[in-house]
Amino acid sequence: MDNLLFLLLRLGAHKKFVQSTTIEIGNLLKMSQQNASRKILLLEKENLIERKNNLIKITKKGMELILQEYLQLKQLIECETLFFVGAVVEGLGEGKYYLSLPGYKKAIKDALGFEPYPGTLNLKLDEKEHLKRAYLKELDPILVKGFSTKERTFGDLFAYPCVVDNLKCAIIVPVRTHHGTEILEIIAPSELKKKIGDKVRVELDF
Amino acid sequence: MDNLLFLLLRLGAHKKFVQSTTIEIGNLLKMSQQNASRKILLLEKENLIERKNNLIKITKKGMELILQEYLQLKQLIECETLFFVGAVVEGLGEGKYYLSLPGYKKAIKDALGFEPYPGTLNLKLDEKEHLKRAYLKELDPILVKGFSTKERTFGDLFAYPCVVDNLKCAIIVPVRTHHGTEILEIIAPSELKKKIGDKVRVELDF
DNA sequence: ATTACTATCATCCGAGTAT
DNA sequence: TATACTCGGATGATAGTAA
Repeated sequence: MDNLLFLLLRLGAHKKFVQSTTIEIGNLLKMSQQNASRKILLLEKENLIERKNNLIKITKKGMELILQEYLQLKQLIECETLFFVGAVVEGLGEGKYYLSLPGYKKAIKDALGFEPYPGTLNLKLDEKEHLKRAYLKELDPILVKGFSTKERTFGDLFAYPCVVDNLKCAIIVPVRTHHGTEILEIIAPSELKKKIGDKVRVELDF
Repeated sequence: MDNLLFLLLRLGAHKKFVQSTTIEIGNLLKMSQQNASRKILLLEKENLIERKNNLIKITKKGMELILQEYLQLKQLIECETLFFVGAVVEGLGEGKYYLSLPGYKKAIKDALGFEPYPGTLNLKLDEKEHLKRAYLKELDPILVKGFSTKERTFGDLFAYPCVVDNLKCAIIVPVRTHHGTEILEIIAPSELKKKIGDKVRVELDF
């Protein structure tokens, strides 16, 4: 938004005519008196402010402009953080196996900054949450590099940082996954299962 | 606010890297491709946005800038007082030590009008509140003068008056602090910990 | 295709000053 | 005192074009 209009708002010029000299305004906006004067004239010409013996007030049109920007910001910023709610389910121990491999351990540490507890939390999403899962694709994943041994190749993983029980964790999805499952796999810096109930809320962290 | 930064916000660049060419951005902002390119470079140089193979994302610093403006607007337009929500955490007893020193006791009494209870309330901000913290910098702090003993020097403090549990308290930040922590230290005229739960709402008072 | 450099033109800003 | 004019220099935007 225009700096001067914003300043006038802070001076309360949306509620009443305020008194301020062009020198003061110039100082507040770090510009010369002359330029402040010029900018005031410009806003006045656009009917965004009105003046009455050197008192200034923001007009209805000016407030509409401000409100318009404010409401856009509000929508963009206050939108609820994305979260999933689901129930803890028993996995097949696969997660435990993968996370015990030094290759993944190191790759996760490098990518996410924490050493994963050897065991994933498997979360079965509530019915209502299924559609939300698609939203993961909209986010930027962090790439956890895979690795190879003589026997086989372990593929790359996508990691989506999230918060569970106030712990910074991550949702893990193999890059080469074919079916969007309703089960989310979560890795954490420490054991989660014992500390939380069987209904878990996962806040996405971006 | 800067038009380009606002546009990027609308494109969702606060959540993820977004793809947009300089021609598109130029069209949206009604300026030439060349100028759009130039403005992007400027924002990048200020660390307000980051780029990765022509994808653009708003940085933490950029979001703080946006939040700062948004919170000011919110407060002015909705007349809502600014507040932080967080959880009480145990400190290291440092606060207790400092507040037991007659030098700080007197300086706080002089600056804020109350004798502090010897012990700070340490508040860990909720995840969603982290960015809000930047807003403290926008407020006018009250200066609590430091002092010296033979052994060492105790530095100045910034105090931000606030209200917790209907008590006039203050958020304390050492002037020479290097890292914006997500923990707020609060001093109060009387013991707070026992009276409140572990979720606390701190209303800024200005 | 894209980004971004250079040169030129336009707009903005500050100093001096009239009112 | 105050606001706001003119004018020269600084900053910003566009067109052409290289990479």
